[in-house]
Amino acid sequence: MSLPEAHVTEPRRSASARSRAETRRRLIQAGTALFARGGLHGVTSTQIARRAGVATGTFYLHFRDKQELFHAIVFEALADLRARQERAGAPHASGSLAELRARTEELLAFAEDNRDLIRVLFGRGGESATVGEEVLDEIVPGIERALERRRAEGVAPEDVHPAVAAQALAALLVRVIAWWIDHPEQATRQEVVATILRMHPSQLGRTGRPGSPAG
Amino acid sequence: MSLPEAHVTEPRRSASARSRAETRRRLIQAGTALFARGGLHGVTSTQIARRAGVATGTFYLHFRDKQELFHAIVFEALADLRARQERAGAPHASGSLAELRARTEELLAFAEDNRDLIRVLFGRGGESATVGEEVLDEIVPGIERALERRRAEGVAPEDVHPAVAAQALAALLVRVIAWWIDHPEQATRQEVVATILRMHPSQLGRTGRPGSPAG
Amino acid sequence: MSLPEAHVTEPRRSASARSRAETRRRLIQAGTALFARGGLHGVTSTQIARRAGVATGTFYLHFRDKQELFHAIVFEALADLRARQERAGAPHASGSLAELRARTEELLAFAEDNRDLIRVLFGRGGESATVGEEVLDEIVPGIERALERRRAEGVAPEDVHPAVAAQALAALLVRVIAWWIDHPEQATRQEVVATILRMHPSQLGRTGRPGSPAG
Amino acid sequence: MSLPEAHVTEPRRSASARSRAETRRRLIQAGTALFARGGLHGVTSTQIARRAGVATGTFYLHFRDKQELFHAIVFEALADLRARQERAGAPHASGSLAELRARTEELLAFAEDNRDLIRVLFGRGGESATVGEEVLDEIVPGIERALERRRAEGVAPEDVHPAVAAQALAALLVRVIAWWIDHPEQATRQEVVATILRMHPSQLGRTGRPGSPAG
DNA sequence: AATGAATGAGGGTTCATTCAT
DNA sequence: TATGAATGAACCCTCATTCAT
Repeated sequence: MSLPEAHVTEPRRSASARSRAETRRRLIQAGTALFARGGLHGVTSTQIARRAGVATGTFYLHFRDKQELFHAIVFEALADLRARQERAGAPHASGSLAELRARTEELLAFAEDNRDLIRVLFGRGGESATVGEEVLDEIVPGIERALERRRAEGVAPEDVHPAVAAQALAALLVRVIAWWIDHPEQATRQEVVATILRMHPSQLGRTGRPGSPAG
Repeated sequence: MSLPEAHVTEPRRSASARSRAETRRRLIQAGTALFARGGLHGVTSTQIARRAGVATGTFYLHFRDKQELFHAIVFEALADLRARQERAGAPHASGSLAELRARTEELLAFAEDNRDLIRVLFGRGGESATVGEEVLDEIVPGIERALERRRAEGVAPEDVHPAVAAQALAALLVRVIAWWIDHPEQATRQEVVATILRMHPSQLGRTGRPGSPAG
Repeated sequence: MSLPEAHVTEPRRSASARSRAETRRRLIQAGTALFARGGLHGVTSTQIARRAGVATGTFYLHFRDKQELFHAIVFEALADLRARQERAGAPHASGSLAELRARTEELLAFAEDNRDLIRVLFGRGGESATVGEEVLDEIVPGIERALERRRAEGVAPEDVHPAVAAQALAALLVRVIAWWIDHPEQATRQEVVATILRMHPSQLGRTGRPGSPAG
Repeated sequence: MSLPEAHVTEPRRSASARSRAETRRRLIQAGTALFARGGLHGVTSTQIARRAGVATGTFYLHFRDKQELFHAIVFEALADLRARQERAGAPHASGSLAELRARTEELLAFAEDNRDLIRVLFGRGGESATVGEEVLDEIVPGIERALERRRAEGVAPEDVHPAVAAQALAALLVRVIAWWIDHPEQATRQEVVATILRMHPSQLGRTGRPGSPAG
């Protein structure tokens, strides 16, 4: 429903809105890059603003404080990650090894596309602090329910406790990815994928090599 | 340092050294408790000193700065952990499942004996920062070499990459323990142990239940 | 009675529908309401603009700065007060007790009609600052000259110093009114009027009750 | 029970306590002088610290914030004023005109001894804000009770409402004093005293000149 | 060895005011 | 005239660390 007055003011609004959104985007980008190096406490709001090309005060026009920028960085990236995971898994049968492999590979691709972000959250010297935990809290329940389903289907072993395994898997993925991003020479992408799939709780019952194309 | 004078002053030192060691112990204890709640940046040296029952200046007679206290807390605990792991594994055949189980159970026991410490390093709101990473760097190489041996022996699957799996295992252990310490009602000790053993890279080749006595 | 921070923000009309005078009026109204709560330093120009239903920049199209708005609020009200005092005293003989009573009652009525304004100038937490002083400087000389006349006429006692009494009277009126506006249950209007008349410097020579109709 | 060690540490404690008290005293003095010119909002904590000859941080070692210093200035002075009023009234019969005169003269003397303080609280450009009000709240109830007694004794007229008159008197005193401190040439001390006594609610019933020795 | 008052650089945050649209 | 995003100087306050006692 477009009101006449909305029609009149829209060009102006959308113009300033575009500018506002652009400034916000730059602050997020600057924050990601700087947090990756210095962590939440190692970076000042003034540094972030300067890198974004705006004045210090502008920072607070867009975020209540540093913590909120941190939060925004993380959860906007998480939404992106989820969308990409969804797309990656879509072509495959739900719960299949093929789907799992596709999602794992997509996860590595995402990490490569967002190195700074990964470092912010889980990397060296990073102080993911509360936010890192919030991310795990966002991720873990989904994993846990999936594992419960797999176990009910008899695919996953009975003695793998879903809640425990969910914590384990989340931490495992996060750490392996953060490590590999910084040490890509230590293992090929295939090796990383294969090892993750091997250790994946839903695959523990399998005897064959999940890494094989026929898996 | 001139040894002769050390020799002369030693009797006097041992008297005051006892008191000095006691003060240091109390600072470490106070630091552990407070860091567990507020992280490295959420606690001031004055707070630590007050909780230890000493003056602010005394803090700096024992530690160069807060970071050093943090470091001391971690590495003294780590030394203790290593000793306990050693003792736990000693009665069993090297590389055996029995040894692995004993060490895992001892790890849980250690965590229960050092809840605050676990929280400092890996828990909610903790900002393990650089030190947490140092701990992993201390732990991971040992795990990696063990996994290499196991793979060479043909026990672990070939497609499990030792370096990757070492990162995965370290993160898995740390996270599961930190989580379980704060949510003991969500899984029994047995379930935690069983799940860890199941996911343990060195056990991935096994088909049976590693939790069973015959495993 | 003015509600607390209730969002009485007036519905926004299209810019063209608002005259400049109307916008100014709304800014003064919004400023009065907000200054009454937070004082000059406790309110931002953006808050005033928002409450007036205009953009921040619009504020500065009407007032050079916050101080000027404050000034405008006060002196427009003061002009209003003067006009009302003039009207209230007109029917009575100049210098008569009847005139004084009529003016005093009108003063209370004005205060009741402009509670927020009274609070801005003289009320709790108010930081009347320079402007409050300016108001007294406006009021006091008139009082002083009137007292001089009364003393010359032999009505007021000789030992009441006009300049001192003028300061005293101005402060007395301001304070009693500001207090009564916020504590109307503590004294009736009649009691307030009677007490003011009793203490009024021009009445100090009287022996009877100035509160009596025959006074 | 005085322990030996208490004996040892006492000199040290009292030494540092003396230094601490001295610093605090200097901050209060500096704050009084600066607040008198700039009001609460016109002075920075750094300015106060500099004038007191200490570092900025030291300010916050003694006062939580500027407001607290303001509060301390006022209430320590108020305690002093009360003691002096007590002493001034003591030689005279309670409720007598002589006592009232002595107290009034002492009040002027106090104001002359504490010009800056008077300006802080009630003077030009001062933003006594909440604290000024607190002072009145401290003073007014005592005045009110005294007036009630005087009225019950038949000394004060019935139509002078105690609560109203108490507000009036407090404001009157404060304003006359603040004004006279800055304009001593406009009225002699005797004239100020005489006018205050004339307007004093407890003296309104008198017909003679309260200023005369026989009053 | 212990004390604790003092230091002061620096960070987070605010907000009066401007200006391009 | 109105808009509202942007500015950036200025301020409050913290706290790691020092040092005289």
